This record gives sequence, structure tokens and C-alpha cells, in this order.
Amino acid sequence: MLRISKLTDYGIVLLVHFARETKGATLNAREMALATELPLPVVSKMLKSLSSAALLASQRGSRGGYQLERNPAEISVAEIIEALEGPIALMDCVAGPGHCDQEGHCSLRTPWQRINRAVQTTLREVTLADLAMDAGPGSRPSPTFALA
Amino acid sequence: MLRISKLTDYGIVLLVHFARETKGATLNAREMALATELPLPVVSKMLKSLSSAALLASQRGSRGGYQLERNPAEISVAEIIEALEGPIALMDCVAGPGHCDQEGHCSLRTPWQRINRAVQTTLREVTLADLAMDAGPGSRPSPTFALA
DNA sequence: AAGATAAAGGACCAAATCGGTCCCGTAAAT
DNA sequence: ATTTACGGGACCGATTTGGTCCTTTATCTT
Repeated sequence: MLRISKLTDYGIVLLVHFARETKGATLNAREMALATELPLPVVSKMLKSLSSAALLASQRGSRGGYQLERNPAEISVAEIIEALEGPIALMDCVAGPGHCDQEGHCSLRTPWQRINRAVQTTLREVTLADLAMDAGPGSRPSPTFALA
Repeated sequence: MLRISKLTDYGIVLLVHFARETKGATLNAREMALATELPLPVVSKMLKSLSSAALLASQRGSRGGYQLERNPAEISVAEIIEALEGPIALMDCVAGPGHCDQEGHCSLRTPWQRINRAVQTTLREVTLADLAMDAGPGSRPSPTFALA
């Protein structure tokens, strides 16, 4: 359906929350669930994913939790999506060899790749910082982001 | 997974085949299945969809079949995707009201809409004609298309 | 050292979606 | 009439998604 999954969306919401906190703040799953009003098990699951994708750093044990691994301005939406649901490939055939039955006689691959790259570029130009800034009526995000 | 569905992909393959035929040619489901090496039931199904989406014109009865309703250069990839799988909405919340639980207190909607619009624009700028031209090494598609 | 806290890593399951087939009705040509 | 082909479905198995839960491991506090 050409959508990112709901879980990925949750993941981004979580990251945005981190980006809005005072830099380097450590928050645990329970706190995040509270803040985002998302069910704890889901939050927990996604934080784990984000952590193993190295977008969040984790600290175990009492007083443990998660914090952003990098600066919000250096984390693109593309990267988040890729971390949570694999390579961005609008159609099977650009996901790599062996995905498309028609691989031999298909002349659409090159154009597909171009389209895919264009979408990737769009997603790569929007950062977590862009998402985190409160989008009030007068706010102006980064230039590339504003072009749409 | 951020993919168009396989069925949609098939639909585009079919349209591209029409675009490559001599203008206005009428082809029936059997012929299309043969030409694309796709299973007949699938081809049949997709042709029906494309027809009810007014991308193809249909002719019933013996000697019937389908033909392109419009010029390939006037049919965008975005339009095809929208016809086959509904509005392009990368995330639920931009698909319309009532889709997102967080609707009230979600500050991500505006940025999402921008991102979504950017992707839409990309997809709207590539036409069936772009896809239909044989993408040999030296070929040069339309400017916007080439930028990726 | 003991206990509490919190992440890591899975297993697991229901529900939705996807990919694909098939059937029956209707329209048009011969 | 008969044949051809589209129209509109129903239908079904397989996969993916969304979400919960449990056990293990690591770390902090006392």
C-alpha cells in the first residue's frame, strides 16, 4: 500500500520525543510509553529495535534507559525507515537480484531504480531535527524540506 | 514495507506494454498475458481494475479488448498507483482524518504531509511515456526524471 | 551480597493484507 | 444462436503486521 508500517511510525514518534528532550537525556521504556501514550509493550519493542539499529544507545539495569546515539540533525528519516524495515525499495526488483521473476526480460528496472532513488533522496533530506521542531504556522524547516 | 504491491507493479507493466504498442491498439487479456508472460487470471484482474479506473478503455464481446484511454505522456506513475491502491499516503495520518489514534496531540502531521507531498511530486513527474521508452545506455528521459 | 530495575531476545498469536484463482453474468460480433 | 471477451464478484492460502508476553542478562542501590 506504499506505507511505512505503523510500528515504524511509532519508532519515529519515539525518536522525535528523544530529539525534543534536553540533549542526552536518558529515558526508559515506561517513561516513553507515558510520554507518547503508546502501549508499553509496543514502546519496549520499538526501543529495542532502535537500539539494535544503533540509533539509540541503551543502558541496562536500574537507572537504565535509552538515549539518542547521534545528533537529531544527523539522523535522516530514510535512515530510520531503513533501520526498522529494511532497504527502501518501492518495488521488488530494486531490492536486489533474485527478487523479480521478470529479471531477465524486464526493461522497467532502470526507470524503477531512478524513481526509487528519487524517493530515497527525498527521505534522506529530512532529518529527525526537522521533525522535532514544533511545526507552528510560522515555522520554517530546512530548505529541501520546505520544497514540497 | 514501503512498497507498491506486486499487483500494482503488474498493472504498470501492462500499461507500459500498451504504451509501446502502435497507438490505440486493442489487445485482449489473453494477448497481454502472452506478451508479458504473466498468468492470465492476474492479467485479467488487473486489466479490469485499470479499466474501471479509466486508465484503459474496454471493448466487450468478440474482437474486444482494451486500449489506452489517454496519451502515455499524460499518465503519471502517481496516478496509476493511486488508481490501483488508493491515495498515496506514506503514513496513516495523512490518508485523511480518523486514521490516526494520536490525531489530537500529534505534532508530526505537518512534517509528514510535507514528506508525503514530496514523494507524490516525484511520482507525479514520471509518466508512462518515460517508462515505456527503452532505457538503453544512451537514452535520456525527461529532465525531472533524470535528476535522481 | 541481595534485591530491584530495566534492557535483550525471542516466542507467540490474532488480524489484516496480499497474491492469485475461479465462476457466473453481460455485452458484442459473426 | 454461438462464441468471444469483459465485468464483478467471491473465495482462499500464504504472508505480513501489530501487538503481547516471558525468560535471561546486565547494572545499580542498599
